[in-house]
Amino acid sequence: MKNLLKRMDNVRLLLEKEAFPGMAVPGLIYADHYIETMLEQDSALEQVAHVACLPGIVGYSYAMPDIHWGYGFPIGGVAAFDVNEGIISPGGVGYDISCGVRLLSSYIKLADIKPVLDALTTALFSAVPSGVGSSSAIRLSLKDLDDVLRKGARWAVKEGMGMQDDLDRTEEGGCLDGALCEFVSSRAKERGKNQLGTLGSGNHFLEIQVVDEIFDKAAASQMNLESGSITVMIHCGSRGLGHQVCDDYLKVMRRAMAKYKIDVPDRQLCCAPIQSEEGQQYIGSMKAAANFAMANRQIIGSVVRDVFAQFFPGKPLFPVYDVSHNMAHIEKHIWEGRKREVCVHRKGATRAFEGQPVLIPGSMGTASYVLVGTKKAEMESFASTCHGAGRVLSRNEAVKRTRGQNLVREMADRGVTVKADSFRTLGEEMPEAYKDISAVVEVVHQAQLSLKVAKLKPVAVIKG
DNA sequence: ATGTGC
Repeated sequence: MKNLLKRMDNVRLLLEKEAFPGMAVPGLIYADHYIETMLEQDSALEQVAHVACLPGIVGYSYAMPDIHWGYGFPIGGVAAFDVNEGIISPGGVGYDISCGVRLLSSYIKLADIKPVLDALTTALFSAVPSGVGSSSAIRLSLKDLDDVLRKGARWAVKEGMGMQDDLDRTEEGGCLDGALCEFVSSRAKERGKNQLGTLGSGNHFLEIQVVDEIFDKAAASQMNLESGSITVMIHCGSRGLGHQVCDDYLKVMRRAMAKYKIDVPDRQLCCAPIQSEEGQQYIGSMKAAANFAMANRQIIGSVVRDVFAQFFPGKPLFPVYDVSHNMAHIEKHIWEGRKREVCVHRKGATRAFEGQPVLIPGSMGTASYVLVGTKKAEMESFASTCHGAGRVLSRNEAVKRTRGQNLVREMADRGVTVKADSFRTLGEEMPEAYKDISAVVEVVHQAQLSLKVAKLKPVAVIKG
């Protein structure tokens, strides 16, 4: 399929409709020549073509430069579906519903943090539970959990964990209206009940960083970012609760496919019409899981603040922004001069409305970026941009290659303190398992889907 | 991603 790509310019490739039978729209892949060489054999591109076959798709089946193979839809994929004729698909959101990033900033300087770095990192590691299956000290009744699912980060602030400014600097104010907790299974609730305030595992992390480079002074100052100052990045999602919601609704959608006579090229793309009862129940449950994820990041941010306050009294941590990388939203867009209401699936992709902060976490030991959304993204990609470096090695392949390596020491040699819950996860997350994040960011910057504001370098990282 | 796996 790779030789069916037509280069449009330095950062855009077109996958024409002729590439795969049934494509209703072409594919649009954001890639320069380096990213093009990184496109996996074919599997992720095939997934771009498959998504283009789904009912009601508008515009293109998009792939951001961090694209790699995922469940049904590629990770780094974006697709908008007409609200009346289109579908909603759990595979287009991903297993970790509303996995995302929260960034806090400070006026603490790198030199001030160096003498206490080990103690601070250890304190953060013990204050924020991490790892697969980790649980927190926050024990909720099912009634309280329903409140979290309805109110999101607002619930945490109401309980004394954070402030109004945090909500003002969170996507959707930290709470999605229309969450339907009555359609979230009791199994999902049971799994999530004791996991609020936990980091999880995989690519999730809690990182102390320093602002290494500023590209846009005005935007950086609006976001409370200044060169040489410390930031804290929190990357996590909806834990077992979101995972179970995805699992539950994949089953629901498989049944709905027969009921609504929807035909798709891959079973993993199972979906239902947006306006169907199954579609509406998934959307309500997905929103509930997203509220859980936003509450989770709000709580972790609050715990991080408490720990920092012990080391740096009187030097607060300010909210920069909190944004999701795995979500579907009903949004109004103008496409080919026509007002359209669409359901935009962003799976491993970030919303990028004009002026909105975009947070791009790097892989372990590498830089992260802050960008800002653009009018161009609103016009061209349903206000979407990339979400990270994107894998080039599978988890298994990465672990194989780390045999005999001491990743903690290698990170220390790079000047990054690492504390981890699991050696296996460290191997999966080795830097070589990912593309060069700077190259990914350069593509979306050149395509003007979002513009570079600041580069953040890791100082200490906590991995689940 | 995940009370990790056919």
